[in-house]
Amino acid sequence: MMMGKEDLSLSLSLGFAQTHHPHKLMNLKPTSSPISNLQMFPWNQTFVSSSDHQSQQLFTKINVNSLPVDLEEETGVSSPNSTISSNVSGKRRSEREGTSGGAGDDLDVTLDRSSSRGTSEEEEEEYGGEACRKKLRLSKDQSAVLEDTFKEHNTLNPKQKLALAKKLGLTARQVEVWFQNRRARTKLKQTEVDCEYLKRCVEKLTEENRRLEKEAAELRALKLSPRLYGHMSPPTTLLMCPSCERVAGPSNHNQRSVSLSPWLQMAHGSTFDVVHPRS
DNA sequence: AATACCAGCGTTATTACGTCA
DNA sequence: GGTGACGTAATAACGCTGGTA
Repeated sequence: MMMGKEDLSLSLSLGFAQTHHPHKLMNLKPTSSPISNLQMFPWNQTFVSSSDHQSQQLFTKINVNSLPVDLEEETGVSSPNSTISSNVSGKRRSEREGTSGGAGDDLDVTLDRSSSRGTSEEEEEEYGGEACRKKLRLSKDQSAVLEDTFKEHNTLNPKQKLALAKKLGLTARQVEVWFQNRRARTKLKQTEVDCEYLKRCVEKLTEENRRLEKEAAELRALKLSPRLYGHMSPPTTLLMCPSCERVAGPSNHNQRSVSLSPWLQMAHGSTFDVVHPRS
């Protein structure tokens, strides 16, 4: 296996995810997850960055991102990191975006996008006339920089995107896609974490429910006992030790000091063993 | 109202790695 | 031990949709 799930390179600072209009809230708004309040739980911290591990692996890989970005931007060919960066299906988007005209920074991004997705004839020729999607692997350094940037801002404005792309020798579109995918992975991881927590909640509540049902049954049995019937109201669960499930007061149990009612004092006599068969 | 931009989402395709015969 | 087939996880890239300015 290449990487374990924990190696997802997700140093989840869990207040990180933005699920709605994050582009308006550039930095680190808390997640809008319905159980976002759970995110302060310590188990969230078990997800550590695996960048080191990933780095080691990526170090051994061939860096396919060798061409300078300037060359790409000037020539308008596809990403320097991939021999073919889009396929036939990608053409539709290229065409659509090719018609869109931006201004200023957006223009650069738009041009960059279309250039990184076009299906060039050269590329098709290189692959036997059949366009296919060739996927690059980002280098360790590129991944690290992207990861660091993501920790600071999980979204980028066009200027930041372009600057980062230039810095990394990638297209703005690639940076954009990387951030999209990264946000998706963060969200997925968060969902897994939330799910795990809810599972534990269910388990705990189920166990608690069992315990309370048992306690209620015991109290009912106690109440129906002929010797006790007619005395004062039975005690509530306040008199039940939550740890050992005993009615409070056995001589060897000093964890709680509960003032025993006359009813209980009697119960601790001959009837105790009946009420608590386990003792 | 029309348009452009962008994030989110679901999906596909590719890559790298582990396992096993 | 080397090798090829196969399975799987990770992830780059895509199209679509809806919200916003």
